[in-house]
Amino acid sequence: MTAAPKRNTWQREAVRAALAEARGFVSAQELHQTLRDQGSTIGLATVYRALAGLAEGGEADSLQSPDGENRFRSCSMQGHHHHLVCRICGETRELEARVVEEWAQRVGAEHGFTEIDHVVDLYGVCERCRARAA
Amino acid sequence: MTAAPKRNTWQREAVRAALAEARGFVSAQELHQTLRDQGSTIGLATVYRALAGLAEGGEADSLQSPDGENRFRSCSMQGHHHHLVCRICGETRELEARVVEEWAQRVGAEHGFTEIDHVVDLYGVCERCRARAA
DNA sequence: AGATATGCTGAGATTCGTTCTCAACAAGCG
DNA sequence: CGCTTGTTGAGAACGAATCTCAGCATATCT
Repeated sequence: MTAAPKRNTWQREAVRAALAEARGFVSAQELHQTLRDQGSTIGLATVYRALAGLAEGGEADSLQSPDGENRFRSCSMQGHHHHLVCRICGETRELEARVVEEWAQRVGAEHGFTEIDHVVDLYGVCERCRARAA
Repeated sequence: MTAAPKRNTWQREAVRAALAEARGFVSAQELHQTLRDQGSTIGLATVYRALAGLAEGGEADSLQSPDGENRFRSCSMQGHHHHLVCRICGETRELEARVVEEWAQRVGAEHGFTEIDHVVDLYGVCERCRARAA
């Protein structure tokens, strides 16, 4: 078997834990800073590696913030899904979107495109933040 | 009115023209290189500024490539729309997506979110590239 | 438990895209 | 034509992400 030989290190666990605690999406740098603030001596490179690994393994979702940062979120829902993110507090909901999947496939096919992939994310202001800002 | 006093410079026009000629999405750097190759002495910073201006004015659409680059495209369709991009050659189609708009609003509302904005982009392989790669 | 091989770690350097600085310049206006 | 002021462009500065590589820790073997 070509099973990738992965080791369990406390660093990886720390990243996983910190990610799980975060409410919404966090950047690698924020996560690194958080961990350092908690007294960890973890390195930035390691946080990047751990996040990349988690993302690849489906344990985390990644998306890019408008200013070019990669942001990550601990991701419970299995398989393909989308997000609804509060642009103020970062609160995140995971969404299923059958309608959108179908639409993507159909529109792609109509234009002769294959291997359709898609990026679908919603941004808004959650109830709590709206109340607070009002 | 607080109309921003904008001037018309040949540089801005050059960027607009180069952008219009490009088939799909191009990065600021690519555009800058293209212009330099054509003999222009335009500066990189100016290309960035011009693109930001065009994007803000709705004359260009911007999106981020997976590797963190901002890419731009001359945008003819007025108002809100989405894109179907060939991930090989960059060919781009502009899309309307009433279904998706409605879905976004509905789902957002269901979760108590307001001021829903959304990012929806499709990536695939266009007919030509599929033929070439086959 | 102890020895060992190899994947993992982390500080810092590096790469690369983007933005900033600032002096020189030119568009638009009277 | 001359002035005012936004614009330009070269290079510096910045920031995110990746790479390097020697030291270390984990899983495994004995």
